[in-house]
Amino acid sequence: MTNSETAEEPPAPRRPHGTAGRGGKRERLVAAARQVLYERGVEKSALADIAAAADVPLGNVYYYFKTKDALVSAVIEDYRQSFGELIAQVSQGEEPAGRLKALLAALTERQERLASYGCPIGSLSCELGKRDDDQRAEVGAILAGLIDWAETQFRAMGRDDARELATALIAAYEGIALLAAALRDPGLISTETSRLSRWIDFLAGLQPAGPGHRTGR
Amino acid sequence: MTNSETAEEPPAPRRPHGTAGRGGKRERLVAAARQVLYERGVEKSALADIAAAADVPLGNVYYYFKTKDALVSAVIEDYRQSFGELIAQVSQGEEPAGRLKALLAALTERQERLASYGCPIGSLSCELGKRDDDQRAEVGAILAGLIDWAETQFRAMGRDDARELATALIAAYEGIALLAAALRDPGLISTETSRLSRWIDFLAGLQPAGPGHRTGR
DNA sequence: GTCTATAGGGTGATAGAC
DNA sequence: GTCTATCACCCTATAGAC
Repeated sequence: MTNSETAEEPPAPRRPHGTAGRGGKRERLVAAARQVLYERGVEKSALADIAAAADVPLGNVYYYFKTKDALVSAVIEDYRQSFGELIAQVSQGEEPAGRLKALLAALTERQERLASYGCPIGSLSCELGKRDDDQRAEVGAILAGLIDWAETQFRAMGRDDARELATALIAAYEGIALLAAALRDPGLISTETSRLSRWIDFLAGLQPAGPGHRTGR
Repeated sequence: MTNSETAEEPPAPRRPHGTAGRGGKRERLVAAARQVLYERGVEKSALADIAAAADVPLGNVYYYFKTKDALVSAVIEDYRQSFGELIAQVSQGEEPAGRLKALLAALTERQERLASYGCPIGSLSCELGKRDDDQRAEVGAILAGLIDWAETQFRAMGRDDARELATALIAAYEGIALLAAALRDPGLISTETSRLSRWIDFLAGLQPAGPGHRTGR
């Protein structure tokens, strides 16, 4: 492993270009694409922009990705992995209610970016959702995975309506991210996540207050 | 029966092309643009598509709208008006809780289209939200108007946290529309609007559900 | 494998005939 | 006012040199 993090390129990448070759051009492209697509939208982002952001010559992109769609798919896959890690992280909490609140807390940390560009998955879904192809389904699968995870937590809390609650929770998050971006108001995120946390506590039976009440414990 | 519905054009439109001239080309363009933009997205819709849908020659579009952005702005204005009418309609209810539920019911009626293309305003906001110009603000203003209206209703219900609840309600709607479109599942809409209706009833104190709640701070 | 140059297709916008 | 023809540009994708 004689690796450097920057522009080192051993002559024999040797791996099928699915994963990590040392030049790391593929990774740089995916990372750059992820950011550019997030900030500018899929349709408005040109491959030239992404290539420039990744410091890779334009024509070289096509060595790693057959089409622009293939690059977008790689970004979606990257998100899938990131969300998997996020879920794994917040799942370390012992109690289901705590896990759900940990997820909300993780999202609150990103409120500034959420209020500028919306939820990465949500906006991707919004753009690709108009189509009816594999990519839409891939993005949908990430959201479905999130709902499934939340459902498991609510189920562990003894709720029979776990699926409904899980859907409502993820919808609330996607919706507030959309509103915060539309109104350029990061404060909406923290207000709503705070309200949702109280709601979760209420559902868990830890609080004697109804949903929406501002009472402390 | 001298009139036909199709290509009739009285020779003297006479009105400044802001409103309804009989040829109605401007109106047809806005209506067609509204539909095409909704179903295909702003960036993927070509002016040629819109012109064809409106049965107007491409070059003629520029007589009515200086740029594509101007046409998009006209569509946003059209939405603003439509939402105003929707609000006026559901505001006929006598009680605030009933009005809020009437809004939810109106949205549920559209669940099929919502599950195919998302919320018209939400997806517009999502696409334009990445920019930071006037159009984003215009779309945001529509959403803000919706929140304001809902806030008024919650306030009339005696809620001190009316603003927070109103934001949560609109976020829930936008979020569930996004999820329904992402997962192509219209059923999510009715399940969630039903849950939200129960929530509104609960907040209104019409239902004995939930543990002891207080009526405000 | 890497990169340059360019082809090929499509889009927004304009000029000018009717 | 209405519409056709066309320009000028940008973007994806490829061909082929190194």
